[in-house]
Amino acid sequence: MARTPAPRGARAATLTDVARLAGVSVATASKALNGRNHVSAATRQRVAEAAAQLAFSPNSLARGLLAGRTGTVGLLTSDLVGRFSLPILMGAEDAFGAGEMSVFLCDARGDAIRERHHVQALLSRRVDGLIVVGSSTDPRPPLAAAVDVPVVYAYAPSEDPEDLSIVPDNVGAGRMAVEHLVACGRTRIAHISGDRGYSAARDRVTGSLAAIEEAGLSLVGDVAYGSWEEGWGRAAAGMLLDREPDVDAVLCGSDQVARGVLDTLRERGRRVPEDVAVMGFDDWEVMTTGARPKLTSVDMNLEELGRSAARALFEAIGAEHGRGVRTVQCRVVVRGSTVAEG
Amino acid sequence: MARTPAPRGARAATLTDVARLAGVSVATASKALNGRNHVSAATRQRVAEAAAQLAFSPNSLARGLLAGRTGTVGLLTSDLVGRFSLPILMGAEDAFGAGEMSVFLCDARGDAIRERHHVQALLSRRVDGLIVVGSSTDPRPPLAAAVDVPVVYAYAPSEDPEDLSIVPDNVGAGRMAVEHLVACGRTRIAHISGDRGYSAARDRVTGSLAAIEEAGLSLVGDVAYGSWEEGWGRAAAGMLLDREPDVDAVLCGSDQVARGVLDTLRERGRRVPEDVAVMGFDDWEVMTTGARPKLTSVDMNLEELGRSAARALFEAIGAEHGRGVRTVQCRVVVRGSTVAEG
DNA sequence: AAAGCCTCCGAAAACCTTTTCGGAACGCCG
DNA sequence: CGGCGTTCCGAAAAGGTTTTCGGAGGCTTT
Repeated sequence: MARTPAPRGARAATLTDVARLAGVSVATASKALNGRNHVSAATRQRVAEAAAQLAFSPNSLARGLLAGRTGTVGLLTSDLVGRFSLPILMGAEDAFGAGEMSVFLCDARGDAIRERHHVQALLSRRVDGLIVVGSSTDPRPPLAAAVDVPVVYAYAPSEDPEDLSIVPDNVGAGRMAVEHLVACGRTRIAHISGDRGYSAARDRVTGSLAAIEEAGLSLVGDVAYGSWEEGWGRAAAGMLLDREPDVDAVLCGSDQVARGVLDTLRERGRRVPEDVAVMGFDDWEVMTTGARPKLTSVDMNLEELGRSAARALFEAIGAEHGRGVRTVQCRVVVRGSTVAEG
Repeated sequence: MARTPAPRGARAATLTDVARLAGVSVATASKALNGRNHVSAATRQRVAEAAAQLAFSPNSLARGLLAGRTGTVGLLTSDLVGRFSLPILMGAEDAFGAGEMSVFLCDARGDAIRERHHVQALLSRRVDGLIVVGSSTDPRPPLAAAVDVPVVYAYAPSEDPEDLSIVPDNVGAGRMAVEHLVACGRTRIAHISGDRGYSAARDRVTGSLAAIEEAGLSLVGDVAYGSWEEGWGRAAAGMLLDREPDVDAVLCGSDQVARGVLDTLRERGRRVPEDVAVMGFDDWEVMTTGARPKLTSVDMNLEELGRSAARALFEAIGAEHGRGVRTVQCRVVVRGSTVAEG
């Protein structure tokens, strides 16, 4: 029963070795270890002991070669550096890892050539499916190569509506943010957004404007587009206070922008949340908890998005492929910047 | 020459198909595609065309089964959420991806059971090697299972000195930080560190104290240990200014702590860098560039650490295994918090 | 006692590629 | 014209596992 630790360089034990040690054929050994019928309990026991003794671990390559399925998937991301791929990747890894799937990770660095190269490599390894994670929510061209396995696009949808894409609900996020501010009793809401070039920024604006209208309010000032950085938040907040001194809530395009806005409000002597409520998007922990007061933010549930993508891919493997764009709900995480901390 | 896009569900073309189309045997087709000798130019051409027409992609499983090497490695991390695994993972992915290696990503979530399970799965897939990425620089127990492939520990060294570990040079980082401050003409340097429970914090202190002594100076006040958060930086800076008002440089245990210190300095009316220089560690982009002024920090070169780990593993595959702990140099990235911006 | 059924096990094929080795065709030299 | 070297190609084995199918033996039934 003692497992002999395989010495470095020693060939790993094969099923043949196990069968020989147990005094049976490889066929019987296979059936015994896989819980198949037509094996007596005694034999099964002997085989199990032999396998344990040899620290036998079945060769997945041989198994995959035979079965036509490898139990592997490719996770193709465009920028690992980015904050958004990571939680998605975690969720996917989580959903797969719980089962019997292993994940190949590839980073294309935003380069189409490299992406094609990686896809080729993954197909050559006979992955059962692919998840393509984008770096922004803007649609991306579908994979160039002819792929004969299911593909799910996550975060960035595919430009081809026939593909299956899973994306965060930025419009809903904008809506939920405003609804929270309204629920807090705010009526003079301004919106300092992020980089207009990103659909994430525009979609959040769309949702928030709709919710403001539905609440019978109107936006204070115009939507201020800029960048995603703290510096923009600081500058935009300064201009906002100059023009609209009676603002009582600022919705910010991202947590970083919100950090900048908080800085300026503090310097101008506005109390948060008493005088002005502030909200961000993304719920980036280091931004929200480091802020004074802690920042209320809309969490895009990216990890759940990754899990959804993994589940969708799982279903598509073997069964028929889903189509179209699906969105994942987001949620408001309330902290001290909108509701005074008890 | 036109590649027929493989329809969904269609069996991928095999070498046999290519050989049949080209009118040769599989052996010849294999040799032709792999650039082996003993194939005429005309035949090679015919085979190449047949392969292109069928969009043939050799089955890596079959190849790996035969060769005994799969061209895959396992990347085992303990917490993907953490900021430190990611750049390492990127570096490794980078170094491998350039070659013919593919990377299996596994996140053990800090759970030993899950880790063992993942190691088993990876071994069953016959990876050629493993990189184990820790979540802190504190030593970690070596892999439990008997592993017959090379293993390289990255970031967190293995407790077993016989293993090969690659870690950041935190002592050197502390030293370099102080040397930079001294070079900037600072003489009254304080150190607000991070969580004392982490060897990263203690090592940085060790290095900085040594450098201060070498410069003929002495530390202003005591080393202040606390946490890694902004709030700690704010609080500690307040106490520091109360007790040591003539301090002219604050070395901080992390960029987050430094952000907090900067906030307090600003509120107390100290100018940075004119009155007080501030430095952090880790060079976390969102922390350094969002700060006012931008934060000088020591970059631990984690991506390079990942690349080193990948290279070391690559060398260990096939050749003899290295041993012991190797460190990766860090570097100071100078920004406005220590040198006034032009 | 013969026939039939059930239980268990083993031989062999299949998956796909690479490599080795033997064989065939051809040109050249004696 | 025979022998030999060169060049090219194909048959076959190997790698490890799973599945199918046939067969052997034991037990029950008539």
